[in-house]
Amino acid sequence: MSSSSAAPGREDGNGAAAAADAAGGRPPMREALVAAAFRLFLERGYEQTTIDDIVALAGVGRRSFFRYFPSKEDVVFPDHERCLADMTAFLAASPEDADPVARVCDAARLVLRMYAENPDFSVQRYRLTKKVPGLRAYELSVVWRYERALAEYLRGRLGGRPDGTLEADVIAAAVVAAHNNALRSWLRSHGRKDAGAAVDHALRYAQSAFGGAPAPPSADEQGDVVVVVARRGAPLWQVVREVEAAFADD
Amino acid sequence: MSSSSAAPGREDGNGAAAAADAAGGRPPMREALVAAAFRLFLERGYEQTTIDDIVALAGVGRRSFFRYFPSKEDVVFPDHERCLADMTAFLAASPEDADPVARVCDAARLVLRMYAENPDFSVQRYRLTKKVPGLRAYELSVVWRYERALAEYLRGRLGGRPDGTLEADVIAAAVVAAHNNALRSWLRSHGRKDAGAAVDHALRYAQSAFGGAPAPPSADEQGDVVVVVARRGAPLWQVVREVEAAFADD
DNA sequence: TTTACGTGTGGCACGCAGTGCCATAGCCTG
DNA sequence: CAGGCTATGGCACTGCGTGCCACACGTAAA
Repeated sequence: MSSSSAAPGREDGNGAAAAADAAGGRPPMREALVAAAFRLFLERGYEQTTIDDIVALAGVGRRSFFRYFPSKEDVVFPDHERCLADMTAFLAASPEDADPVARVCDAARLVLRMYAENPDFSVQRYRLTKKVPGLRAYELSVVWRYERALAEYLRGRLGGRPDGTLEADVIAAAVVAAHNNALRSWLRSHGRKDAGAAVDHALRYAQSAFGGAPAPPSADEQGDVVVVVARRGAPLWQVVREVEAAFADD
Repeated sequence: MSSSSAAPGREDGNGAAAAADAAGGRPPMREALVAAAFRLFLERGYEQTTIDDIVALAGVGRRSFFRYFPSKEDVVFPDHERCLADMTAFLAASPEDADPVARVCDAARLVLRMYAENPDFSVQRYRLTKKVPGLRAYELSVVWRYERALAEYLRGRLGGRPDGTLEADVIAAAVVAAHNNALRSWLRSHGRKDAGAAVDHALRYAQSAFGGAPAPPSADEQGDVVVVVARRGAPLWQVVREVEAAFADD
């Protein structure tokens, strides 16, 4: 701590912090902690930085760090909690007649949007999580919560089918994997590539694998008729593939 | 973090190996530690059990625990390191003309086999990981390493395609999700259900989504015919839903 | 046998993450 | 001004994980 004298209270250079917005606005201490943490993480490494280093640089007490972040890893992902809440709300507000797979893809795009809002921050964090095994493990648990949110929504919509929960889990995993593939590609390019286009392309692939309507199917060519004939009792996946093939060959 | 247990010796995580304490098994201490840990975890909880409790029950020094397990979590998954090595070797030994998706499904079955070798131990561990968030996070990192092994293999086989890495990531995620869905279903049934059949069914579904030839489709019930008529350009998922409905109402 | 060396083990102390408890300073309401 | 509420800081404590050293045992060499 920089408190050289025994004078209680705030005597550090920045006294403007606490006075402002106790209600409504974002607490400045949280932002200060994130800024101090990332500055130290980038200049000396994550594991070489202790909580005491962070709070000393931010000019706050050690105990306050854990009031805003339950663990050291959480300071690296300061906005995922809000994003997860947004995704849950988005899925809960889905219209009943929406295509579930397309809806889940749109929900995944919310995560991309959060990353794209702060490209520099996202790229820095990507470099950190790639190097530090502990952060990679923590990121996995974060991604897992997104995936569970998608799967729970899909279970609600596909629950009636015989293998509803299986389909829900697999589709959610595929959507998350496609999203992450495009996201990591974008992060590796230092945020230069078009993230939206890459994710759209990846999600379209995942969507196409599960019989969803990938993009706007470009409603043209009406009047055409496709007839599918199948044995009753045939494996459903074969029928689905036949349908897809019939629709694809134009 | 990455448990690089250098203990050579074939052990397979069976908790019932306490008998060979004398001089038979290669590392009796490892087995003793696993047995003591699980006994305490089950009777008083994971977080309520300290390393000192475990080593006291096992009758060894505290320092020795960390010689056999890099962290407290590792003692819960004593055999995954070997299983991951088996999977990597299995994939590396794949014939060139094998169907990559089918090969990856077979690799996933290796994990099921490991779980099925010790049903009681697996069910106990499942109950632990379901309750303790820290163990769940650790399990995610373990599963992630399996998924990466599958994805790396697929990238080698599908690398020539334009979206090879995307397809590899998505297929690996789908296969893992399908496998885990069936595995958890089996674990929830206390190991009573047929694990092999459930995993075969789940993997067949995942395989069918990616154009693989799933498996012997189990020919049955020929003769019945279903006819589906749809407008070309109609949302594909609606058509799929119609097909499913037609197959369901018998 | 003695000596030297490698190996497995126990003991000890330390750093650091995370938590509980309490004191204090500010703000709002009475 | 009194009282309550909230945010913050300051400890002290538990527990995981690590580094270092000492010791006991087996084996090979002198």
